[in-house]
Amino acid sequence: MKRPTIADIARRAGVTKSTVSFALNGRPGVSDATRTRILDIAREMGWQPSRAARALSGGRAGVLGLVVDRPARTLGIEPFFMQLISGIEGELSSRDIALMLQVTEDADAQRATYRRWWAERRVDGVFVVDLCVDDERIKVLAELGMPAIVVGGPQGLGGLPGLWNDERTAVRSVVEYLVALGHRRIARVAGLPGLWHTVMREEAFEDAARELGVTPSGGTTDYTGDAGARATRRLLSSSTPPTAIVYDNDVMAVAGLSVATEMNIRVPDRLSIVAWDDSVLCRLVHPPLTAISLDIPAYGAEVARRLADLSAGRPVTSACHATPVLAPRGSTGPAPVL
Amino acid sequence: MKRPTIADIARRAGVTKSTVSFALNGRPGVSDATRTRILDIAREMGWQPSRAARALSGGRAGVLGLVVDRPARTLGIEPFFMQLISGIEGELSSRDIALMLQVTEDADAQRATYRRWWAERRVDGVFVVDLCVDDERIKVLAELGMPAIVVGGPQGLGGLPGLWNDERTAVRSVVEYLVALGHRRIARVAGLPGLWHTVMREEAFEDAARELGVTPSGGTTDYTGDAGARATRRLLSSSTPPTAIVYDNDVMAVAGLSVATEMNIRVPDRLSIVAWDDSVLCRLVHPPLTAISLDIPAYGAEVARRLADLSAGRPVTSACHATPVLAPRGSTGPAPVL
DNA sequence: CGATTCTACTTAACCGGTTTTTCAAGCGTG
DNA sequence: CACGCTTGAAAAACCGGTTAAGTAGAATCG
Repeated sequence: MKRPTIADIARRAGVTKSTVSFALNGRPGVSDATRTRILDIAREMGWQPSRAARALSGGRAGVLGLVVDRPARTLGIEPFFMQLISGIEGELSSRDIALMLQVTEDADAQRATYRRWWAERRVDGVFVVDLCVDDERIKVLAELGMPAIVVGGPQGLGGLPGLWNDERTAVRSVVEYLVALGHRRIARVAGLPGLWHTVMREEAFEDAARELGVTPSGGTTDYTGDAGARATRRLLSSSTPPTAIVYDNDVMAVAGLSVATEMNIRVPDRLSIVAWDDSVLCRLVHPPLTAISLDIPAYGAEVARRLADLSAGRPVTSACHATPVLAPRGSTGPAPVL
Repeated sequence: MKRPTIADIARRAGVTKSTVSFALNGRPGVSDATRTRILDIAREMGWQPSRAARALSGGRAGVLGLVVDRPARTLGIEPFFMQLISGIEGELSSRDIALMLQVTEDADAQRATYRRWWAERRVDGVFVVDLCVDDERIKVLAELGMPAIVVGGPQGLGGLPGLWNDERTAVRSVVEYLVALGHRRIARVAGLPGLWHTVMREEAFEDAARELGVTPSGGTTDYTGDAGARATRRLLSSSTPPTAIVYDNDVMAVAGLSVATEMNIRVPDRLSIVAWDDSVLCRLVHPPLTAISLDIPAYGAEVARRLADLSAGRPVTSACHATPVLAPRGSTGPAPVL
């Protein structure tokens, strides 16, 4: 009933612990006959290595960590994280690495978690999400020498390897698409202004607008549906309301759609809506939302692969993962004739 | 630069490892003077215990596990899990316990994960979610003797402690509310038929319907928006369509609302909609959905508290946590006059 | 006042692996 | 046949904690 250890195996095989260890790890110095016998006994006894013992002597925990810094209520609603985690998981479990998750209330707690995890050797590395401008975490991680990969970039990485998506191209394709439909007043309801990807999308949006002769407008939010609804109400109440709005996430886009419905502004007849971050949510509402789509689980898997490599001591470089593509649905159409 | 160990502290303090260990753990047998000195040195050197070493000698990993068995795409959309995790986290982090997360593809993989985690001593216990009728996991956990708490119940626990909510009362209050509004044909779009909570809600719904003279109808789904939409279309196309529909989760309720909009059936004038599982999603759409609301983070925190106790060897009993309450919003109204 | 109990430590073993060192036997070779 | 070389395995140290057992010296006690 008790869990077998290599000492138990050694006793049964009539050899010493070290021989068992060598045999189980496929290292030389053990005859084929002995090795086979040991492996058979280990299998028969249902032996599994103790992670704690391995971590203690080998120095590796076999765990990677993810700290998410979002308030409880808003966390749940965004499908992004769960999809990312799901993708990360798929990759890690095939490598027998576990994922440790921590939800924190603020950035300070997040940095404290990194320090604690590293000091306690609980994890071999961490995924860094929601990269901010002047992100303090970068410094902490560099100081600790902790393997880390940024889920984002290419700006603001500060020496850490990152994996990002080509959002600039995606933003451009959205603006081009809307312009082709005749829209000239396009608004963007952005997410948190401190996040790098908000900054980058904003830049790309303004560049594209300028080049294509479009009047941009917009504002930043905290990603919540409420904020999205408020921003939408403000935009639609202006004297020169936009004919198309691009939202930085799906939740705000859905909220924006509700506001339009509530204000009796038909979508897509009088207003076109585009959501960043495609998810079931976008297909759930009526009309279904045109969205910028990305295979998030695949992104998570690739990020996980890289962090696993990094924490195993293999060199990892920064890279661009993919270009999100526009998935046109019922919420976008020709601009209304003014 | 190297991480300090208790041996380092011992050397600096001029005592032995064991004295340091006793001092740091607040155990008797150390003079106050020595204890203070040791604590000061430990603080100064920035000592943190090695989890691996503790796990190895103490036998406890300081980690609790959660295995979620949902396909990647649908996982993200349901706010329930993230809220639950968030609540669990809040409680665990205050006790310095970490949470290990694994997303699996099927029930077999889930059981395999339990076995592996236990064999490797990676976790001290697990949270069991989505309890099924004849759930194989119960047997595995009992066989392993692994501390576990079921997030659900009271039926189907098979000896495991559980923490559930009084859904029977909640179901009843919903039916009473709808009957008071004049509804006599009420449908229920249920979730997965194999889950215990689906079975219990179904029973409660039929009991309440019978007692209150209501004609029930409905069907089971896989919780996805698509399935919810299909079920809604079928119900609304029947010769005697329901005047109110209760959905087993918020995603399906939103999908149902879209279907009604698409079929030009005004909500709540001609159809009332109630969602189980309140979330931002319900307030996001127009009209906002009447929902059965529960403080999920608080539920998660209580569950975490219990599992932490259980894995620490303290006895834990099964209990009912709370009764979900009805939050009336714009999607419910008086039954249409036929 | 000698025996006993406390106090404050030290010594040493242990948890379950990995890794370095040591050693004996078998082998070919000049 | 003495020598070095290789091979297969044992012995022992180590990772960083916890903990049972042992031991001085001081306090208590009949």
